Amino acid sequence: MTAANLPAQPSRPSHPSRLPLGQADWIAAATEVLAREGVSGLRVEVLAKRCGVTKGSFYWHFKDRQALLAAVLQHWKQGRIRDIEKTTFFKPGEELERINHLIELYGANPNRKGMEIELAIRDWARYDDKAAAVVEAVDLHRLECARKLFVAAGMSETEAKSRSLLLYACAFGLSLMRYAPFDSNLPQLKQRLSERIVAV
Amino acid sequence: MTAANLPAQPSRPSHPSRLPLGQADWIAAATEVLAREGVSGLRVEVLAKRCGVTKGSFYWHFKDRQALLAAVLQHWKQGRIRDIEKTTFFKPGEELERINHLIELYGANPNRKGMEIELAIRDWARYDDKAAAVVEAVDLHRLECARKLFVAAGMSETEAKSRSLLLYACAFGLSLMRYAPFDSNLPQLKQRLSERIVAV
DNA sequence: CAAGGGCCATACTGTGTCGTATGGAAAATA
DNA sequence: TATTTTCCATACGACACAGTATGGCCCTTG
Repeated sequence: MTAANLPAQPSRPSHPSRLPLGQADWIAAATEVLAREGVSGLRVEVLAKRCGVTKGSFYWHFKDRQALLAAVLQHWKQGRIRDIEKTTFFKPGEELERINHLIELYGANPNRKGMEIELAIRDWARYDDKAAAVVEAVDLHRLECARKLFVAAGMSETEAKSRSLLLYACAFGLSLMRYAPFDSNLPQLKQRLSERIVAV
Repeated sequence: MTAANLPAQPSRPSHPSRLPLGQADWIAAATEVLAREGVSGLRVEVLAKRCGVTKGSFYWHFKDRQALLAAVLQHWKQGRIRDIEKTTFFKPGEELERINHLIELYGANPNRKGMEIELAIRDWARYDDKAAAVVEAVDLHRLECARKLFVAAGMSETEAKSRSLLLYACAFGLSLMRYAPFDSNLPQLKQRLSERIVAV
């Protein structure tokens, strides 16, 4: 409970042989485990071993396991909101370009890591109200930002709303499926989906 | 290991006060728990208590916990395949009607239970190869059946493929999101999505 | 140099769970 | 009726994990 706040990373000392951990390190490690094993795999002792320390360290930084989970949720929420605002920022004239970039973002493999976290948290939200609330907030923010993009691109309000929802639903749904053997030309298939979302 | 096979439900005896359980009963109960708590919540002793018996019963019917999980997977797989073939069966002329019925199926609330199981198993598949294989098989079967429907409705092969994938991706994605506060007229929103999937 | 606080290790309690071993009651079979 | 089979209870050992208590090392500050 004496733990410092998040923003002020308390000035690392020089060399305790292995540099000490801050809340941020624990959250980062926890997020990785979350992505690979889900919430149920996020256990204190396992996480501690992964950080090269013991539980003693953990319970100095966090009150209990729930505190870590809450911190992970908050960190993810803020990260996603920052991210979506950066991604959907546009200057007049480049709306369609931003939309296509947004679609590519979720269809590509590079941020497979981000999607794993996303799926783990959404599954978590099925059993936990706090996680559900965070997911709802993130969804709303994303949908609103996408809606503005579509509207700026010249679509009607209702049209923009349905397209936004379709975009994200499709992104998450695809990440949940195993459709690789369904078609031998996946890039073309994805291209078709993109057109279905943005085309008139 | 002395457990009987699945098909031959071994002729229930008359009255052991509380009628004895068969593998099918365990699988059914396990599937319910799976829907509500995920694979990690599927524990032997908890399940036994839920069935009104103790572990002793469980380990008579199943070798171990893994055997139950495997049985749940197989049961789900067969049920889904049977179901999709019934749902996508069509007589000439009623193709579009079947497609719309298929869309409604996943958009409606009635089979919320089925969707919960679906999501739990898909999350399970992210950490387990056997579950992933089952999901892949089910996905392939569904996509193929839907593709045939779209083709029969007069679409090209590539068009039918992309629409099929879009349909299921959208269905699962929506079930993963919390978009209720995004629009005050949800039925209209869903209607728009449906049109985006089937409309020319 | 002494005192205090930041960061962590160790040891311990308690609980939940898997799997096994074994015994027992009721039904089926002989 | 005697015996086997079916189905389940009880008891046990072995871990894994959450959380607490306590002590110790190192760095900082007075």
